[in-house]
Amino acid sequence: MKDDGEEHGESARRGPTSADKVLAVLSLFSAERPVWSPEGAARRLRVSLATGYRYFNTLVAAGMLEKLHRNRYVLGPAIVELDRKVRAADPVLKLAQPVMERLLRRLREPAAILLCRYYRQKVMCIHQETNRSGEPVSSYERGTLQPMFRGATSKVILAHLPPRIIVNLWRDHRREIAATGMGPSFEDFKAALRALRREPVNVATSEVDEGRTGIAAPIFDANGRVNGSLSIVLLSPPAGTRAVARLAIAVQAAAREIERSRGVTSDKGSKK
Amino acid sequence: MKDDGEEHGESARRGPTSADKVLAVLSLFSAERPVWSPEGAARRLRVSLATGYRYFNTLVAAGMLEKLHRNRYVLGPAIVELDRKVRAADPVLKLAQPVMERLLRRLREPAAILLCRYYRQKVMCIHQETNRSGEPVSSYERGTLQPMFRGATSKVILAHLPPRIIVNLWRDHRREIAATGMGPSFEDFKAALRALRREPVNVATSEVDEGRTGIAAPIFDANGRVNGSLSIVLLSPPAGTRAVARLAIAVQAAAREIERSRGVTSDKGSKK
DNA sequence: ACCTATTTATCACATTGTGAGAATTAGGCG
DNA sequence: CGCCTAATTCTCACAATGTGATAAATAGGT
Repeated sequence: MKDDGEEHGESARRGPTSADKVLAVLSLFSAERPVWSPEGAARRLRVSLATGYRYFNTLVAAGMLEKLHRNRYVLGPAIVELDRKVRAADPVLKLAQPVMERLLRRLREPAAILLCRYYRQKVMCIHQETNRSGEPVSSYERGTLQPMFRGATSKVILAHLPPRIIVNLWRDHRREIAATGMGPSFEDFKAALRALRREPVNVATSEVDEGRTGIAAPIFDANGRVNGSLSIVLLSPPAGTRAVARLAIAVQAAAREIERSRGVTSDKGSKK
Repeated sequence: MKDDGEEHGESARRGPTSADKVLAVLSLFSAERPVWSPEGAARRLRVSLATGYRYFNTLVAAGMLEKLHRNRYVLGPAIVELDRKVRAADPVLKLAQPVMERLLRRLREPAAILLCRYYRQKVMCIHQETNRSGEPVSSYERGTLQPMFRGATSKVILAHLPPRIIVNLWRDHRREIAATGMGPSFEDFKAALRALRREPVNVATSEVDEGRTGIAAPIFDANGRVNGSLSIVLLSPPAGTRAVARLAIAVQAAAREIERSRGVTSDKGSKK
């Protein structure tokens, strides 16, 4: 499977490589099931018990897994270390963070600012800033995924995705798309996207967290492709149309600011 | 190499496995060199160019790498997703975070609270809370490593590490230990550790960040082993001995609080 | 539409990953 | 303190697959 839902799986003459299966162990771990044993993983991956132990040992050696107890392994500290490197290397994050802080400081009401991006037919949160430390304003924190068709943050990205990906999304999520009202046919879907594209921001309520309202603007890269989105999430419904309009202008301005400062550290730089 | 500096490498009859080398690609990426090409990695890992491409492809397929451009790959979104799972699954973090927030709220001065743990002969920051959003109080953020012998946060953990690990540390870092004044001999080192252990907290200045003072207390697990440390980092030198004493009591209390609430979600729970 | 650097495919060979089972270790419980 | 069983490693033989060298194809930039 490629980075989006390409390749229906036609000419795959060779099976998954050994390293593929070792890496597949990592994706067994989830919030619901954060602890695995070599035995359980071996059964799940259809390999022998001995191989299960071998996989776990190489992952432990790499720090990607950690032995908690006898038969209990969890995701390891190497992941924490790697994520630090991801943060340090992410140019968009580096540019966006101060902008997000400034935007948040202008808001009086309880709110969160989100920076998100496309990833494998979903949208992932890259960073969240909030002005409420106690109760979380949004559950949509770094590393969390949301479906492509729910929430302002997702939809504003969806609207600007390149046609190739749109086709794949339609192919793989027809049912879900229809359920969210973007029409039963591909033409309806494209029309819905065109409509979304006409608005500079997207506003949606209770699509990610109950009672929360998201106001999202797209962020484009130097080539005019969507890079992600910037959103304001409000704890309580906004006072009125004027309040929403004010916030919509603010997110847009912030998104433009991120785009503007982009040029400096852009990837189009030195080629060799 | 095991999880600390064990195994001098004596009976390793088999070389590194394929998956080992694929995972080794990830550790090439660093803050100084966050972008790699299959060619560069292949040269570095002493494999052919074709194999370099193969490794990169399996890592991209797993989302652990992402193709930025033609010849430029960076660490990928799967790492961000995995780190989210690590955070969600970490019982210590879950217990500590509210305690850290409460502790921070009691402080008037610019400060940060750190939660750290032992990892491969170093100490890694797991979480930081700070009351200064603009300028960072401490550079020691999540995923960052510090040497075992510098900083209050590290030393308070070092003091309580099990003998086996202490021996390995001495074996692998004799030079560095001597440089930090913990004596030229192993006996001196052990004496220094005993002295550290006598104090309930450790205080150190300018050992991690210039001008910052750290005040750290150990956190023990249900079996009495060091699990990590909790630290207050002050932006400016503390007013006087009384101020330090007050803060020392506060971190200790917070550490005890984390230990107390531990019982509920401890790993000693349900066995099968 | 070119042109070159990048990336994939081909293929033959040997390395090594694999499963089954034996041997060992380690932890919990009496 | 030492058993006892589950967990983990070891051994080994075999075939699968990872590998390098080279050719073919692809994709970006000009």
